[in-house]
Amino acid sequence: MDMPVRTSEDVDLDRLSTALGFLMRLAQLKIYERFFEEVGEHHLKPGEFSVLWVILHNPGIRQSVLGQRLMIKRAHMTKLIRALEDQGLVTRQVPDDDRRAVEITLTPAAADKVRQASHWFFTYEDSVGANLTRDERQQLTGLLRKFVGID
Amino acid sequence: MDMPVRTSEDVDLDRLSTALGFLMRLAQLKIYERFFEEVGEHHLKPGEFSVLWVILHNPGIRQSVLGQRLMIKRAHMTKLIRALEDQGLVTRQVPDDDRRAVEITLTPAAADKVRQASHWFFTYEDSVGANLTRDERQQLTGLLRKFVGID
DNA sequence: AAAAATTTGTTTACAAGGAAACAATCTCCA
DNA sequence: TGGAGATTGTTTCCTTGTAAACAAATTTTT
Repeated sequence: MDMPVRTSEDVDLDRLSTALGFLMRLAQLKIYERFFEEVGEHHLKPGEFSVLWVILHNPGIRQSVLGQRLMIKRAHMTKLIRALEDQGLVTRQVPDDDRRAVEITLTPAAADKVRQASHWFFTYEDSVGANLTRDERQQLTGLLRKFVGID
Repeated sequence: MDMPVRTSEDVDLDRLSTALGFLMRLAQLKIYERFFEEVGEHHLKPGEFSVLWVILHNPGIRQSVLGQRLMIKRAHMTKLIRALEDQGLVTRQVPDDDRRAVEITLTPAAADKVRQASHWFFTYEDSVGANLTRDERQQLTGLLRKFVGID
């Protein structure tokens, strides 16, 4: 990896230590870092997985809708989908009722792959926040769901 | 901006909708998006600001320590510090007791600038999570602090 | 004290992601 | 009906951040 070992904890963050945006960024970085440590490169990356997972559960979803829900910009989505297409994981289809749009579907091979990947993906997700109590983890999940406006 | 307007909420996320890592990523993206909408480009970016803020409160802090606390990798820190140096905002000094290290200090001009910037920065930070109740926001902050291991 | 291993910062090459401009299509309304 | 304006996806260029290899300095081992 990269980070050194000698940890000096005596850094004064002042007001930053209670700033919600700052804490969220740190939390996210921590989650990603541990993800790559534990799950490694052998599998799908988190971004790729979430895209494929959502396509699996919403066959024929349009790029724009996918991007809105996962907060992926259109320019970036184009690249992601092309990469997945090049790997033979998704199929693009222009619908008749709106020939600007593109509908995405998983190939059968990809569906299998995603279901397999979901095993270790959600195993990891379940391990996130293990330094919190069961109740705290539950609370945090609920608060984040409200924060981002899911349900 | 970029995101389209027509929002289709009927996307099935299945288990993803309770996955902590996924929710955290979404939350972070939402915060960043709103940051750039509201605060705009006229001021410091959040990453730059946090670096300068921490240097202000820890004069002579070493790059490595700064990086550990803000979870910025060394390769990236080098670039950030050089950019700040080029803007005349920080000073680099190699200490006698360890000539590999670099100690960073703000220039007087930068100290002023950071104190000014802190006004709108923390105003924004205070507005994060406005769709939560006061108690929920408090809870979320506390849980995130425990999650990332601050205090 | 000398060799081996570690730490720190840097460089280089690359991946992830965003902004702006664009073409094609669709919608709305005068 | 026929523009005017909006939406969708794409392309190009740019910013942010990472990985790997490296040099210099320090620490550890023997």
